[in-house]
Amino acid sequence: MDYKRYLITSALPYANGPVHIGHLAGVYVPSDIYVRYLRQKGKDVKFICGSDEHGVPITIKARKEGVSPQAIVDRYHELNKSSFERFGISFDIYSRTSNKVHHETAGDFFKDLYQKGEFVEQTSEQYYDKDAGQFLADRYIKGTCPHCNYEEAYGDQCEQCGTSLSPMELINPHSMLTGNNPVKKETTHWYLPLDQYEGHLRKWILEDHKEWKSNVYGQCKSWLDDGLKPRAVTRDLDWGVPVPVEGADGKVLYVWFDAPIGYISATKELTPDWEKYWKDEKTKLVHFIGKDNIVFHCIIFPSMLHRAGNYILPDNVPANEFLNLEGNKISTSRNWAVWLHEYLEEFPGKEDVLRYTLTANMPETKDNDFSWADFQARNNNELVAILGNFVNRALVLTHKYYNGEVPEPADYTEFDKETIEIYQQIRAKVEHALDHYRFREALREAMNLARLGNKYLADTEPWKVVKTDEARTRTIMYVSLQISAALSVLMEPFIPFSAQKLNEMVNAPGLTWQDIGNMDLLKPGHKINKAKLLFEKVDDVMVANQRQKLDDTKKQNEAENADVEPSKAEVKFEDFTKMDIRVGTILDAEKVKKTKKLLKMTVDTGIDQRTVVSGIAEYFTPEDVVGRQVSILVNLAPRKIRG
RNA sequence: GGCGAGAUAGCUCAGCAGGUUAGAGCGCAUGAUUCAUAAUCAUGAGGUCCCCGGUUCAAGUCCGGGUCUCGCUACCA
Repeated sequence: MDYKRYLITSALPYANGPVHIGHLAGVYVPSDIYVRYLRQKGKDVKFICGSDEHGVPITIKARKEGVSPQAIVDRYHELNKSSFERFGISFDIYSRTSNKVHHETAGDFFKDLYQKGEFVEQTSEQYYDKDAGQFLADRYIKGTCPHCNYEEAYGDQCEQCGTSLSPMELINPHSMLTGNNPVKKETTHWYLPLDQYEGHLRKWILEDHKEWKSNVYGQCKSWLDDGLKPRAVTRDLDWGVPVPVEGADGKVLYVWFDAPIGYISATKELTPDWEKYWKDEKTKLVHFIGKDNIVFHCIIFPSMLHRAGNYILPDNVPANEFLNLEGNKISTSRNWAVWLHEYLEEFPGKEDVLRYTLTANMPETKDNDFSWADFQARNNNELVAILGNFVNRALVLTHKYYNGEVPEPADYTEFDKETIEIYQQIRAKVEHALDHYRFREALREAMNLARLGNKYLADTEPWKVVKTDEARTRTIMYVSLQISAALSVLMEPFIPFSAQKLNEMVNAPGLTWQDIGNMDLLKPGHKINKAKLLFEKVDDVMVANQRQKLDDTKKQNEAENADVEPSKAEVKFEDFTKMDIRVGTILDAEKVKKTKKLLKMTVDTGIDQRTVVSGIAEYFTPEDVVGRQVSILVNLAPRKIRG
C-alpha cells in the first residue's frame, strides 16, 4: 500500500517519575529514528507523544508527599518534556492528558461509545471508606494475603509471594487513607465487551498482520486463544477524566482507557487536520511501545477505535523488549537506572553517544543489558575510531592538499568503481532494515559506509600517491569526500547532533536522503569548512564515576532494606512465651525450582536437623547462606510447601 | 499454575522453504601502515548452535519433553 502520510506515536510516559535509558531504548530512540528517516525522505509525518498523568499511582505519590496530584504531574511533565527535547527526540507535539483538550476528547470518545450502546453496565460490590467518603482503589487497600499470610499485601497483589489478588480476598482489609476497615458497597461501572470483538480482532491480527514481531503476534494470539473478557473502563477515583454520564459522580475513566486517547487529543492539539491522520485509510499508523503494553495497543485500543467507527487501526506495533542495567532489572523505585535528565547534565554534548549505544544494543528480540563498559567501547571503538576517524582523515587531507576545496576527479579505477558500487548499495540496505523496524541492523549497515571509507583510504594511500600522481590523488579525495557528505545524511536519524556537525563541516546544508549513493554531493571547487572532531574518547574516569554512582545506589538500597520496621501486628507476651527460638547453623541450601524467592535449607538447630524453606532467594544465593547462623523458631508447625 | 518470547563465538547479535568446512561487529593475537583522536588495514585463533529424545539421506534450522531468563495472565482452561 502506498501511504500518503504517517502517524507515529510513542508510548506516553507515566508522569510519576523521570525517563530512563530503558524507556529510551525501548520506545523513544527507535521511534525517533523512524520518524527522522521518514522526514528525510520527505514524507508527511506527525510524531506524537505526551505525559500520561492519571491513574492511582500518581495519587498515591501525591498523598505520600503531601501535595496535589497536579503538582506531581506538573513536575514530571516539565522534566520529561525538556529532557526529550534536549536529547533530540523530535516530537511534533509533546502533550499531556491532564489538559483540557484531552479531557474533552476522552470524554467525548466515551460518550460516543456510550450512546452507541457499546458498553455493558455492571454493578458490583467494592470496598468503600466511609470516613474518606470514597471507594478504594485496589492499591489503597492493604490486608493479609490469603496465600502466604503476609500482612501488608495490597488489594491487587501480594508483594511477598507475588500472587495477584482481588481486594475481596484480603483478610482483615484496611484502608490506606484512614486505616479503617472499609465496608462493601455497590458501585456501577462500564465495561468494554472485548469478547464481542474477538472475531474482528482475530482476522485483523492473526490473518492480516502476520508480519508483526513474533513477541507481539504471539502475545496477541495467546490473548485471543484464551478468550477475551469484558473489561471495566471506569473507576471510582477523583483523579482523571470524569465519566460524562449522569449519575456517574466520583467516577473517572480508567487510565488505560484514557491514555491512548491521548494520542488523538495530542494530534488534535497539533493540527486542525487531525482527522486526516486518524481517519484516512491512506495514513499509516504505527505505535512504538514496550512489551508490557502490547495488549493495550493491540487489543484494547484498537477495539475502542474500531467500535468508535471510521478510525484507522495501527499498521504495526513494534514493541521492544526490556533493557537491563549492569545485569540488573531497571527499577524506578530502587533508583536502579540511568536517568535521562542526569545523563544530559553529566555528559553534555554526548547525546549521540547514548543514542548510538542504545540503538546498537537495542532490545529488539530479547532483553538486553546496558553497561558502562559497553558504552565506553561503543564510543571509543566505533564512533571515534570508525566514523569520526574516517571523516577526520578525509577532511584533514583535503585541507592539506587542496586548501579545503573539493578537487576535480580524474578517471575512476576498477577499485574506485567497486568501492562506489558498495557505497551505492548501502542506502537500500539501511532503508530495508528501517522499513522493517530493525534498527540495530540499520545502524550497522550505516556504519559500514564509514568502514568502507576507512578501507578505501587504507588501500589507495593518498598520502603516498600525492608524491607521484597528482591526478590520482584528486580522485581519491573526491571519492572520500562524497562518502563523507553521504554520511552526514545517512547518520542523521541515528545521531542527529553529530550528523549536523558533519554536515556543517562539509558545508552542504541542502542534502537529502535521495542524494545518498550519488557521486556529486560535493561538486569540484566546493569549499568545505574546518575539520573538527566529531567525537571524543570516553575515558576510564567517566566510566568509573558512573559505576561508583550505581554502587552507591546499591549500598543505599541495602541500608534501607536493613531499616527494619515493625511490620507485623503486636503479639501478647503469652504468645511470645510459646515460641521456642534457637540459633541454628545452615548446613546446606539450594534454590527451589520454579520459584523466584524460595530457598530450601537444611538447618542444624542443636536438637535436630530440619528442612526449612524461606523466601529470600532474591537477596541471597545458596552459597551466601551456607554456614551462616540464623535464628529459627523450632516449634513452628510443619507445613508442606511445593512438595 | 497457564500462555507468549528468548536461549548460537569472551560480549552484542545474524542465520532458519532443513543441505557442502555455522556468519558479522566489538574484544583478543599476529603482521602491515602512519593521512588520522595509538586512530586504520590485513590475517588468524575462538562455538557439543541450552539439555534429552524423535522425524529425515541430512537439523541451531521441523516435532515431543525438560531447564533457565523476561513478560503477560490466572481460585477454571
